[in-house]
Amino acid sequence: MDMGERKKKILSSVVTEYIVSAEPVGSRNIANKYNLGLSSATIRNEMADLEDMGYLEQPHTSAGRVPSDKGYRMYVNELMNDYELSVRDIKVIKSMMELRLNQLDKLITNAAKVLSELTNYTAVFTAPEFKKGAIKTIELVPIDESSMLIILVTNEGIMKNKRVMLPKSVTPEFITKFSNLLKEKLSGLTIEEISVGKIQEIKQAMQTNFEILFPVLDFITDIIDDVNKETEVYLSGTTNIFNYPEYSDIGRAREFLELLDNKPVIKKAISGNNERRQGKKNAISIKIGGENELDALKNKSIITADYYIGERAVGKLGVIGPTRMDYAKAVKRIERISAYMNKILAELYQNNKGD
Amino acid sequence: MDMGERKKKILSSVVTEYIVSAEPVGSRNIANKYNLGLSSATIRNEMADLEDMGYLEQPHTSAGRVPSDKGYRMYVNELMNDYELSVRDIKVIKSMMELRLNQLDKLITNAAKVLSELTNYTAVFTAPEFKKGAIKTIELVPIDESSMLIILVTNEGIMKNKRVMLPKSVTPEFITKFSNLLKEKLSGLTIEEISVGKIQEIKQAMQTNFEILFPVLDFITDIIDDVNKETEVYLSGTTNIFNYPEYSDIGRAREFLELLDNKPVIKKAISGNNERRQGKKNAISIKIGGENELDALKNKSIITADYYIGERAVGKLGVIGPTRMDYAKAVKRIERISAYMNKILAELYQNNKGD
DNA sequence: ATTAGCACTCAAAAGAGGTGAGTGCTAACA
DNA sequence: TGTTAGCACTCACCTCTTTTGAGTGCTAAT
Repeated sequence: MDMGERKKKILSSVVTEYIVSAEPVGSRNIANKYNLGLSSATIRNEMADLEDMGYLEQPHTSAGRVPSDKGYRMYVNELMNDYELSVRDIKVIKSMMELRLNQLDKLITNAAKVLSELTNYTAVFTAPEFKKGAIKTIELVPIDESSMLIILVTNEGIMKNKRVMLPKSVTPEFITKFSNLLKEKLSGLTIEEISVGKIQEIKQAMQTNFEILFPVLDFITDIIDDVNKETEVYLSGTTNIFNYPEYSDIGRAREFLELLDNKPVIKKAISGNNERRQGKKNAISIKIGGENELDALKNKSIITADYYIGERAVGKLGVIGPTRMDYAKAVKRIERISAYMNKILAELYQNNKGD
Repeated sequence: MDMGERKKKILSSVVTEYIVSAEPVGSRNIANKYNLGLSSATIRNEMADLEDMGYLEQPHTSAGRVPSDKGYRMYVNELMNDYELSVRDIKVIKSMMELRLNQLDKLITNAAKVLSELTNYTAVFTAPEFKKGAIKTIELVPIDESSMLIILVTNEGIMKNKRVMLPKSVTPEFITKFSNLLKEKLSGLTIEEISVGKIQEIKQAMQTNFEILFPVLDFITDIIDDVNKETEVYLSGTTNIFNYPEYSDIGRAREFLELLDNKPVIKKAISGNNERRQGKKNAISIKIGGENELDALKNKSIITADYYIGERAVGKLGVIGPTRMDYAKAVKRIERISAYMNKILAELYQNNKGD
């Protein structure tokens, strides 16, 4: 059995209807609301075919039909219409741009808030992946007798810093000297590229106070392990799920919220790719229900996009919601917000590029 | 009618029973489980008295009784026994100490996690209130052509930093000069004490490039407004509420989780005091149901303690949960964890004290 | 003053129709 | 041959009723 134009139209109607109603869709309903020029009986027959083909499912015999993951996939790939952003959407996203937040975490927090408010789903953002950026500057600043601040800046202009305790008391002069040594030895490398050999080399070059290397190494390890760092994942609108009937069951709501609490898992869940325009810039990845690896996500969909600093995709943003998601709207909003993110980040950091 | 020993025993039994069962407590139940040497009929009479006096409430005529806020208050003030921390409690808390986290946010995140896991309630921590600490050092470090890092350290050793964009390009030498000027003018003041006059004074002392003052002022404003900063409140165990039958209703669960999402409100909610040992160090504050100002908290209880750096109470930690809370256990665990926090913070920062 | 006993209350669980949206199938029709 | 009207059938869900049982208040006896 093949998928004629008519079946496509009916499938599209069922998905569209189900996305707004959240109720199994019946043939009569489609016949009345969508002017397909067909009687309910014909639609009934076609829907039976669509069920056989795996695009629709029936919760029980006397209920209407619900799209399957395969049905949503077909809808997303071939059937859905482009959504035109509303004036309000455009305005809200634009005003986010105008806040001119020049702190990365604030920028992300704010963008996530905007995305979750516009879509009514849970927005997920990852912070720029720091470890793949080449080191431009490394700076050590004494804070007090027992601690100093390590500051790292990449070529892309992203900065990270951490206060570390000094293993023993050293003079500010020594710290400056050490700082210069690090800068000389590590500039141009990415964090990931720093090898044991490199560390040995630095150690050789130092005459004394090797201990001061340990907190620096700790910091580097910290950055490499950032998958496990809670601060690397930003969520907004976690309670939005309560707006959807699929989560009116307390068990499901709990499951979802506990999932969201587990940042490393979330990070993993959104880092895979499933792109329509594979590899291209501004590609959107959509994972529907069972297409997700994780069991807890088998009944959820995730839409993500990359955001860029220069040519490098440094982080992800997107939404998590029920498979019954308004894919068309969500995609457009994510596209627009990621475009703005790129623009803002370019303005903030681009001037550092390539030097 | 006054509150005899017998009434107290019965009230205590009802509260104890209700804390574990979450079901309205009947007279027969008490007569059987608690060896008070009284028949259910007698207990029934006493419970009727306790209801008249406002310590107990009846959901409906044919149900058992439930403690009122006043009942819990009496229990907390006079009736409850000291809970002895279990070996596991002590071990878990101790192992938290042994992690030697020397980054404040990590320390707090971890302590919150421990508290929420031990109590099974939602743990709330506030970051140390920075604006009341006297400035010890202020440092400006150039990051790249268009930005610099402002680093502030208080007498207590707490540090904050922020990357700010330079309004116009300035030389590193100028930044150093400006840095020294700020240090000279602002040392010893608390953030709150920095006045417009002071700013004018700094401006007078500068010959050029006044614009560089603006990002510094932004930073200071940021710190003063920290009530509104999401990062200043740490939560852990937000999904713990799903363990309690009072939140098996989706509406209530939602209400609670939306409340927790609103950090400024949470901060306000825990910052009031209601202490048993007013003003004394290590005092525990307990707010039961209606004793809370906020409507959303009228059916919840909050237990908090202060934590200290030196002599100053810099932040709060505690739990939020249903009024049917195991007060005795929660109090002990909070006490122990705050004691550890104090110890760790003393070791980390105390050496800065007073210089 | 305490308690056994009993009538009474009422939420919650269990059962019993009834309703209606929706289906699949058949036979008639264009 | 594809489409549709018609009809019997299914089944979740709603409502109404009944049953159950934990718990109470009151009274009379100890």
